[in-house]
Amino acid sequence: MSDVYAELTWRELIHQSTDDAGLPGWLAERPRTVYAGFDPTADSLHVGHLMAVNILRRFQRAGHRAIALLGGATGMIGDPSGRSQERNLLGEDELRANIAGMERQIRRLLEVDDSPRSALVLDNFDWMGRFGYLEFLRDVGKHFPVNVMLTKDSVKSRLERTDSGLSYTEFSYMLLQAYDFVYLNERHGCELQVGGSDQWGNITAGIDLARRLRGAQLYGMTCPLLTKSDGAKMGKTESGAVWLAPERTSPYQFYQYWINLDDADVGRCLRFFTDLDQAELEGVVAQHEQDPGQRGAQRRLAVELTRLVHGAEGLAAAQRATDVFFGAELGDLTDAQLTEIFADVPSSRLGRDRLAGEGLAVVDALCEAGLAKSKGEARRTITQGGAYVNNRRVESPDARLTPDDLAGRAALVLRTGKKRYAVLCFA
RNA sequence: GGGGGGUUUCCCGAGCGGUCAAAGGGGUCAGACUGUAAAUCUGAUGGCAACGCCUUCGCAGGUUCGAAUCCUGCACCCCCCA
Repeated sequence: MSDVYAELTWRELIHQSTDDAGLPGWLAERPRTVYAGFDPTADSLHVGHLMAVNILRRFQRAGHRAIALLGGATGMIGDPSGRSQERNLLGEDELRANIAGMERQIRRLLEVDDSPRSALVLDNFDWMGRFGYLEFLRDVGKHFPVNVMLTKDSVKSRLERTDSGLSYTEFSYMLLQAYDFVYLNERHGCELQVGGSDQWGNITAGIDLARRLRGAQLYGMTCPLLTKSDGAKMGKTESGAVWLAPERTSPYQFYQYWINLDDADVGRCLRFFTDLDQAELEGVVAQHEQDPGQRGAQRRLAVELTRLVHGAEGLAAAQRATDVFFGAELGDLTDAQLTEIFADVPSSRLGRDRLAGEGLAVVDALCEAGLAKSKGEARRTITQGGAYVNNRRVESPDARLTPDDLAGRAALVLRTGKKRYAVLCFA
């Protein structure tokens, strides 16, 4: 059993715990069972979830037992923590699909097998779903003083807002999560809950409940929220969250997200997410500071994470695509290569006859491909030197495309700016 | 119910009856620099068959040679007094 507390500390993954002094020894004593919860709000995890999963991984590798709890029940209610507005309730079918998707990913990231130290993936609907309302009020609700509940940040901040209320349903969320902890303790010997710092209130609610209900001493630990140096949430792009599911965020896009990370954030992310040990990590960071132009830290981060999430093959595909996107002029590629590499890029089909004769005006092509909203904009972009065909700059706004411009048998690649691509297929 | 203020382009915001496709800022998009970063600088920023034409200043009418600008009605928002 390795010292997971020390590791979490140097990785700066501990934001707050219920017992800073006692936890290291407590964890060293014997294998413990630790859990983190995930509400099934979508059918895939996103980068924001990676923190908690990653912490479970570290516990597991250090010899402890990890439980990933999917909130089939709590997900029906909606956690007000970190939320400024009341949530929309999800339907049961949607929840089930979401749980299935998230469970598949968690199973890949944690070690789940038949061994006794296997991680567990549980769904709290399995026990919460059977609870009767009266029974719950008597057995659980009785132990929650409302005045204490009202002091929790998640509740307080919502009540202070005049533009959004808080329903009784969401108000009750913390009772459910608190009960989960007690249940997992009873059934699976779980004694430690981890989560993002916004989960503190819910975690301590569980600890309080366990003490009152069973006289048990449980522990809690939170990790910092994943934010960027500019305060924005990490894992968000203009087009939305960065997902782990390749159908939602392709390996290439995933890889690029990390490659593009600000210098200011890359060190933290390496510490948070990768398995590099302290010495190696410091080496990578030092080298990066010496020669930031190499983007060594970003590259390493992107490689490690893409491999973790998408496997060696996903990583290879992402790197192939990157080489082409940021490489020189596109030569002869087969359509199969084009299709694979440009899978992430919007593509349009046009009739082959459009290339015949005079050819197709580049201006029109940019519009068709969605790279320009109007011909005026397309013309402007070209004039300013920002349009490319097969990675070669278009010189004149009157330029036209003919069959000679095809990069493959039937397709060519348009680009505006540094990295907005589109493929045109001429069938 | 009474009184006052407001509604402008992606957002904020200026706008004398003509010279207004509409200042300025933000954003966005290109370019330069660089490192696929940040910062900075430059340019662009309603549409189109483009020295011209068309559409746009809450909505509908009206006055006028001419309306974002004046008048009438309507809608929505804000403030003050009840």
